[in-house]
Amino acid sequence: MPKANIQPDVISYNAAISACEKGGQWQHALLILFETMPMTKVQPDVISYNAAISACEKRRHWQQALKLFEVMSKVKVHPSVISYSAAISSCEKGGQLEQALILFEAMPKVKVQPNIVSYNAAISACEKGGQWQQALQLFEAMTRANVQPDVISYNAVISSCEKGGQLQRALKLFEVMPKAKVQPGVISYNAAMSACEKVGQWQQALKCFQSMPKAKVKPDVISCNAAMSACEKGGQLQQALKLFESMPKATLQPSVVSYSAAISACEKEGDWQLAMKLFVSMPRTKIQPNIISYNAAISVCEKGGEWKQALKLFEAMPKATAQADVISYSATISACEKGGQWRHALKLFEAMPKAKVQPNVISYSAVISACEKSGQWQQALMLFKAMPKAKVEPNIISYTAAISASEKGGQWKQALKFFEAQSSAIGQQLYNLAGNLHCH
DNA sequence: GTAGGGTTAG
Repeated sequence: MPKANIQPDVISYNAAISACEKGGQWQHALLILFETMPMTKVQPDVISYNAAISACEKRRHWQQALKLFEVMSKVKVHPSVISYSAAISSCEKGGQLEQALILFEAMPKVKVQPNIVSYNAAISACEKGGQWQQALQLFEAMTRANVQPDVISYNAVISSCEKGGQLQRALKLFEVMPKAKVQPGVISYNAAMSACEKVGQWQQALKCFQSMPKAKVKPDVISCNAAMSACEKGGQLQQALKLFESMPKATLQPSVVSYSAAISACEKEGDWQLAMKLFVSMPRTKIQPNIISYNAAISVCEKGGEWKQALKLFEAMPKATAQADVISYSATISACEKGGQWRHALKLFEAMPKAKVQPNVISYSAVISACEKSGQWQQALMLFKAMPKAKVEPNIISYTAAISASEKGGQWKQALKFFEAQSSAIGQQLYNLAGNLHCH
């Protein structure tokens, strides 16, 4: 048969749109839907629209996805449960919780029953929007609607609780999974480890990691990173390093996060040399250090008393396209402070506004201490007095430095005033802390 | 030929 006689039908066009979706060509998907198909007089059906919505969703064009959803309703191609789920998912990815819930709640009105994917997409939208109660409500509603939660539902609701600080709730959900006949996956384990760590149960986190093989769940890079982090919190530094070294044997390529975790473990152990060795070995394994790796390395230099090296690292950050943040500045200022380099410390501190980095209490305490220690008591007091204007609440370190600076300058009244202010401020801070602890 | 999740490091 001659080729020209074969006209593509709606199925071929849908396959083409789907191919665009898989290849990330969302604009081309729209072109087929709105140009090619009308030209050849082939009517797009619900699958054509769904595939196009999905193409926009994958590339995170939530407005475009919603527009498609509206268009299909207008041209009387009735949205199916898949259209709704894809649209909700687009909103979720675009951080549009309200819109996602509007779509979800509209479903029963048009007699489209939400299925497990619709529920999961809505729960994820709540998670991203920081609404853990809402997420939990949806999770409970699905059981009532006879839609049995699967591993994705559990992971999403566990994550929501975790983000909302509901750590015990998150752990309880994880523990209940086997009873609900839902096999926890690697993501469930990783999320559970994270919750354990956040409540200070690092042993529990490690136990969780060690129980993975028995549950036939293969740990991934993130599981190892989480386990390393748990070891570090528990002071099990050798164990953390052992984990790091065992990764290649498990055919897991350590990521930039693994390196940062290992560097930080070395830092806590006091092994500056090994920490720096790890840092400089990163490019060899084709891993570009990021801002967190740099900050960890600067912190190592600070602890090791290497202020010159800290400055050098700080100055190398722009070339590595790592924008210095408040932690980079504070760590470098602290390194200079320890090295008695008040001019460097002050210069760094003064460069912060230009770099659009807001100094925090750590930056202030470090620079005030640097000036005070070098006998620059007037400078130290000036900086301390600037804190309220910058809306930074002084902590005990800044107060101590300010009191010392006052004493050095013979400003006894000033010193006494600061001392009294410190007592009440720190008292208030302790009171708040106690209140927080009580809540938990 | 169409829809879904996430965890880790300073």
